[in-house]
Amino acid sequence: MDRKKQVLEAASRSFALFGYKATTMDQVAKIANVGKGTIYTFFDTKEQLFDEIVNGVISEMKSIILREVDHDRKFFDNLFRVLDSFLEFRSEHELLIKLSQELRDVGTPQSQEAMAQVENVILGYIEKEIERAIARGELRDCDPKIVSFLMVKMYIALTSEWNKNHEPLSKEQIKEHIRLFLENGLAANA
Amino acid sequence: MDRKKQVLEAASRSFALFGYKATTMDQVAKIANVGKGTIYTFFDTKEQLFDEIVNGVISEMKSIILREVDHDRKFFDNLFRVLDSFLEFRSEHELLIKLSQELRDVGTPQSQEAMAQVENVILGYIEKEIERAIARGELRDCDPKIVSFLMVKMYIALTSEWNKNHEPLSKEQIKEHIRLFLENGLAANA
DNA sequence: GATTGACCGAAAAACAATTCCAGTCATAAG
DNA sequence: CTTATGACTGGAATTGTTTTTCGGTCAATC
Repeated sequence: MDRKKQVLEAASRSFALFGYKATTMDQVAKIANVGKGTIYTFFDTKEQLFDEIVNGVISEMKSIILREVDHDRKFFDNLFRVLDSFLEFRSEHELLIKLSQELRDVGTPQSQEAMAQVENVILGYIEKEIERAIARGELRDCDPKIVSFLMVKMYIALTSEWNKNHEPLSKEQIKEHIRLFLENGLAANA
Repeated sequence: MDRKKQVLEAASRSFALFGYKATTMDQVAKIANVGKGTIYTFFDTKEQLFDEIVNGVISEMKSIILREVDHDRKFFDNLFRVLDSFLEFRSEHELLIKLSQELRDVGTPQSQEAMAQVENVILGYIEKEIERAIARGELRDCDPKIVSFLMVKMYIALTSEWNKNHEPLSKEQIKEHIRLFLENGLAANA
């Protein structure tokens, strides 16, 4: 039985369920059915264990992007395909949702760090794709840094900030509004 | 000498400079050159005094909107005209900037309340204007609630969130990007 | 050699002592 | 008599102290 895997599994669940601060190493050991010392044969510190898990999530996201993005297709085609996959896979977002909540409520530095890392990875990908799309004449000439920043902010606004005062939006509504702002623009006409 | 005006003036400056929590009534009294008791002849509580000032700011904003919006003009015309005035008048935003900072750092409920009030007023105006513009066929058919929400989020993202990790954007950059997302859309073409 | 859980110390939570400040009111000034 | 004042009060916030919690170690066990 792969003990390391057991530990990772247990820690993953615990972090996603209780956040960084509220997960104790004793708890992880118990869930994983291992002595606490065993954890420390695989991971030097709680923080390293956490990083490993966060990196796992980031890798999953990267692989989604890699899988869905095809440079022979249109920029918006790729964008909405990735968006779809992200909106679909709540499971791996579970951790991120908990962390952003923890960040709001307690301001745990580790959760802040983790969120920033994830955001930067996504931001980097979008930026590159925007550059490529501009070069290919698919997008207007614009500042990729600012535009990718705005795209991520829009995504966050629609998927989580909106929910603070309203009923959550459906995946279709989210996609439609991103399309409205990014692709078409608000102005009527053609 | 109008004592009430003196108090409002002093409190205004103090709230804008130190935030809600860090202004004391003794301080306000001192700045206003009044005894502390005098303040309580005009205002029942510190919170009421604060509300009065916040309402003043909201009124100023409303009057800017009233002054700049002309329903004979195009929606975007009016939008950018108001935007211009808002970006220009940092002074009255001073208080709001301080309050959002206080909200971030300490989470003072009064500053949260104030920010929410301001946001709702703006949101309401934009929503109405969007409805009108849709009815006139100037804008695509869309959900005014969601779209006004996104517009405000975009404004906040560009004017304050961006500054956390980057050099502040110029007024022109901010307007250009709002135009890019709202009016034109990102897609190249014509 | 691998695994464990009792153990350690540092860091956080809980609690107590102290300071601070919104709001009052007896007194003073006009 | 009316209006203004600032010393005073009590409860809330802050600071200082004790207790508990938990990340990490390591001698004992398998």
